[in-house]
Amino acid sequence: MEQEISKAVIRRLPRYYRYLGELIDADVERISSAELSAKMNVTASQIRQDLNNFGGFGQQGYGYNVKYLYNEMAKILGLDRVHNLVIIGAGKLGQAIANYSFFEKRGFIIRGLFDVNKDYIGRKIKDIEIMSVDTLSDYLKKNDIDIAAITVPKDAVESILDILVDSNIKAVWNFAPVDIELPENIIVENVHLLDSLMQLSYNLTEYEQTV
Amino acid sequence: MEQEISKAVIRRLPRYYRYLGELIDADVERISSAELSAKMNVTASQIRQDLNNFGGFGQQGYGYNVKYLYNEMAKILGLDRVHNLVIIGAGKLGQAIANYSFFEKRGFIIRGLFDVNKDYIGRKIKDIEIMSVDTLSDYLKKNDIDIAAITVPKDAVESILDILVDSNIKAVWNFAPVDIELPENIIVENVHLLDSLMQLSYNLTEYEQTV
DNA sequence: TAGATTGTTAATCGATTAACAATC
DNA sequence: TAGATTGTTAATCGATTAACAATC
Repeated sequence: MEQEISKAVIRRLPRYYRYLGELIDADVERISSAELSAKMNVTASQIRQDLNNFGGFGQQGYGYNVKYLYNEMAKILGLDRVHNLVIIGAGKLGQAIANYSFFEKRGFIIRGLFDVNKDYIGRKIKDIEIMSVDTLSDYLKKNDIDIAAITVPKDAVESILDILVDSNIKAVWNFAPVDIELPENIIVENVHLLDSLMQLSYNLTEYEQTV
Repeated sequence: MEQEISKAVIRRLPRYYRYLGELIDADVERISSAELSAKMNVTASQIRQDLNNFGGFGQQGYGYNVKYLYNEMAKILGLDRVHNLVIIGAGKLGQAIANYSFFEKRGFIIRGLFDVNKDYIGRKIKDIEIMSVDTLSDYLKKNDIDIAAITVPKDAVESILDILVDSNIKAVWNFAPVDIELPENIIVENVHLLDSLMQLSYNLTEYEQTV
């Protein structure tokens, strides 16, 4: 369709959505790009450019209607429909994600947890059953799951990916500290916690050296 | 000192470090920017440019010594020393981080967990005591802590930040879904899980529309 | 209508890639 | 020495910011 949206823009979209949500909570009805730019610490120009990638949501002389823009952003982000998730790896991290009610509020519904550990299997986290990874392939074929969150140790990732590709998963939300290679029709989004911590460490070290 | 390193470069540093670690595990002694670029799916030119922000680590006609470069990267990232952490919020996410041995392996040592919930206080996660947030200020003043990980709900963040600023914390690793404002001498690194999931959702939606 | 603010084009700035002389 | 590959300068590409005509 129209031209490709850059990654830089996409990264900013959730942030716009978040601020718009806060404005709604604060009963703000309309906002100009200049006002929003002050709140978000970006330029008004960037806000207008970013939004105009997706359409003209504002009105000259008025600005943007907060509720309308919020809903439009939700559509752009695909939050106007339910996404079904499974979490693979029922360790502490997998459990933490399963417990985090924030995701469900935005339509990301966790349907199942999978693990190799026999002690876990059969137990429940918040009504979500922990199943054996041996049944994962079957499960994915019988249920309409969009996203697989991977919270298994590094060495277990490869075998899981084989199952996921074979089962035509649409997207992978990867928490393992590896870069995963998948056919290009499968969306991959990484959360590299150790990378994030290392960036923090870099900035800390940098800062201490300059003082 | 010398010129500012761009955020784009800093974001890539942990990835270089990760790949170099893998090369060491695979007993690779030396590597050229061209070979590394093939592995990492970036241009050789970018690798050389990135590294040369920090010094000339290679040798013409030879390439880079993997072990040497790995150690230099560790120094750049500040991984050649121990960082002491506390985690504020002993819920599932805080516990997951406390349990994740990966961080300790890289010198990020978790010294304490803090929570408001009386049921948690006194319990231990992997030898790490859960303490009352009421004692946080005192604890930070008596112990040499670099980094505070924040895994409390959104509404609890503000009051925690007050304590942290007052206690001269050096860095904050924020998991709460808010942008936090701190004096500029305090390093902030965010992990916005919901933002990450929304980006995934965007890409998923985008993809489905183009097919 | 006059004022405000968008949508959009043009200018600038920064990051990535290409090229190649230096050198191991 | 000849070949390989870096470090670095120059060229290109893309993203951000500025400016302003269109328009509510």
